[in-house]
Parts: sequence; C-alpha cells; structure tokens
Amino acid sequence: MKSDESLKRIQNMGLRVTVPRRQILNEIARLKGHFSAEDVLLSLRARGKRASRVTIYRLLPSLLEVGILREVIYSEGHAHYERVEAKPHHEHLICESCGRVVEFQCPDIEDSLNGVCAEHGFAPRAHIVEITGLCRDCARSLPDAEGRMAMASSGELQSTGDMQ
Amino acid sequence: MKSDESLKRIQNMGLRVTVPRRQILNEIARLKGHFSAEDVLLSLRARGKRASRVTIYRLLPSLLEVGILREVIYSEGHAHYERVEAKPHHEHLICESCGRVVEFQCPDIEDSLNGVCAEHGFAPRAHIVEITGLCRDCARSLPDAEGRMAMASSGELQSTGDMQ
DNA sequence: ATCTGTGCAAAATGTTTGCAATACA
DNA sequence: TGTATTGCAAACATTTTGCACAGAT
Repeated sequence: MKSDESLKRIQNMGLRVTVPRRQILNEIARLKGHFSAEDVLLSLRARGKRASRVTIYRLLPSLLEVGILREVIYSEGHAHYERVEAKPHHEHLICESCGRVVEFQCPDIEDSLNGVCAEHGFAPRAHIVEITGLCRDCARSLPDAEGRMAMASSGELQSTGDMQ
Repeated sequence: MKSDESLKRIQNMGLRVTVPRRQILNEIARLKGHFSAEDVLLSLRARGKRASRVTIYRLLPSLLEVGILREVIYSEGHAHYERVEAKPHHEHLICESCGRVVEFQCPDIEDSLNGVCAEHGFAPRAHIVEITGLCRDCARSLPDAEGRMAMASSGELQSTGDMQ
C-alpha cells in the first residue's frame, strides 16, 4: 500500500496528516517483515528522519485500528507488527533455540477457529496461533533435547518427518 | 499435583529445595486459574509468607521447564501461567471489552498443528491459540463496534488484524 | 565446606502520560 | 483560530541483574 493511501485512511478516521505521521508511514511502507516500534524508530533515524519514539508508539495503535498493520509474535515480551497487505495471513513456528521464525498457512485451523467462535457467539477481531519449540536444525544439533519433545498439551504434537 | 511431587521434580533437575521454593510451590498448588508472578507474590503475602518477588521470577521459568506450569494468555503485556495438571490443555477466547476469558478445546486444531509441525520437521514444545474479539454480551451491548459482528455467526473468521 | 539460592536495590525493557510548544485544518 | 499533535522528561509496569549474605547438601 502506498503511504498516500494509508494517509487517506487515517484521515478518514479523523486524524490529522502531519509530517511525523507521513514519515512513519513511509518508513513502514518499506519494511518487509516483522518489526517493533523500536525498529521503526531506528529505521527512521537511519535515514535522518526524526519522528520521536513517542509519536510512533502513539500512531501504531491507530494503524492497527484501520487495518494497515496487524500484531504478530506474542511470545517475546514486546509488540511486533507487520503490514497487513505485505503478505497473506499466516501463523508462526518459533524456534526457542535459534530464534528462527517460520511462517505457515493452514486453512483448516482458520476453519476450526471459525467454528469455535460461532459456537460461542464470539465476534473475533484477531487470532494468534504460535507454536514454539525446536526447528529441525536445532533439534538435531542440541545433544539432549529430551524433555523438550514433551508437549505441554495433551495432544501428541510431535514431528515425525523431515522438515521442509 | 502435591507440592512434594513438584519439589521432587525440581530436585531432579539439580535445583535445591529451599524454604522460599517450598512456599512458592505450595501457593501455586492452591491457585486455580491463570495467574501472574505478581499474583503469586500477593497470594503469598496474604498468608504471611515472605518469599520475594525476585525469587518467584527466578523460579517460574524452572517450573515451566519441568512441566509444572505452562504459559497462557499472551496478549496482555505480561506473563500468565497455569498449572499443567489443573486442567486439560485448552485454548482461549479473550474479550477485549470486558476481559472475560472463555476456554475451549478443539482436537481438530491440535491435529492441524500436528500436521504443520510434521511438515516442517519442527519439534514443538508448546503452542498458543488465542482468539481476541468481543464476547456475545459485549458484541450486543456495544453499538456496532466497527462491523465486528459481521462474521460472528456467518462463520467467516478473518485474519489477524484484518477485520475491517 | 562448598556452592547454590536469597533478597535488596538498582538497572534494564518496553510502553504510557503530563504538559508546554507547535502545526494542521 | 482552535484544536489535535508533537516531543521532552518523567512515570510506569514488568522483568532481570549485581552483589553480599544465608542456607542446603
């Protein structure tokens, strides 16, 4: 999405178009993957722009609200975002050892979530599906990954085959 | 689980059994639902015990590691835990308006996650599935909350942050 | 006796808020 | 003009760390 279009969107929600906001939107428009508020700030500074950290923190929720961003990756103690239009919705496999994040899509899961919401009369706004554990490489290289293979859930959520 | 058994488990992983640890484990053993580090502290203090906040923060990760606790509820800015044996694994519907948390189980989702891990050669340790939105009551009482109800019953659960 | 665990105080994160100055509409 | 927005500094909430002392094995 061009940042012009984003500007129009935030304008439509009654927000003013300002220089810092334009800069932030521009910066976000060029970010590819996941990013934090701090990432946006550093990225801005790297190109000599000086919108402040506070302004970023204040703008991000609005960008969530108008659907320009979505929140992702909840298991790391701080907020991560990504542009909604940058890629189709997906979930994450997060390696606890090397930090690698693998994305996946799974229509079946979406369907199941669907059903659950319908059952409970729940109006969903967003969902998180994250699996944490060891990626193939780390599972191999860590000599004793015993204990880690035990699922926290009742299900037997174990890998059987080779990765990717 | 009796805290004796928990003590044995942490002993087996090379940790010493101490008074503060015994108190913390005792307190956790009587907690029913979700709780934070702070909850444990307050709960301890309420019964005149004085294990420190720091000790709690240092013990919790070990309890995760030995499978006495699991982490739950990631979308609130601080860590929440629950006893693994307290209830079977389940996922959460979280109302953004009233804060109510509804638990649900869904074998189909577990199966799907299973499949995904197998495909990627990923060794899962835990997973999070959370749906945030509006519970039935809040969806009704909030005057048209930005079209959130749109798919509540139609069965079209949309992607994260993608509801507009 | 040894070495781990404790707890205080302080630091480190990540995020939010009060307020005076500024800039948009 | 009038109000929303900015940015600084300071507050905040949660979690982590340095260090000297206490306690478990």
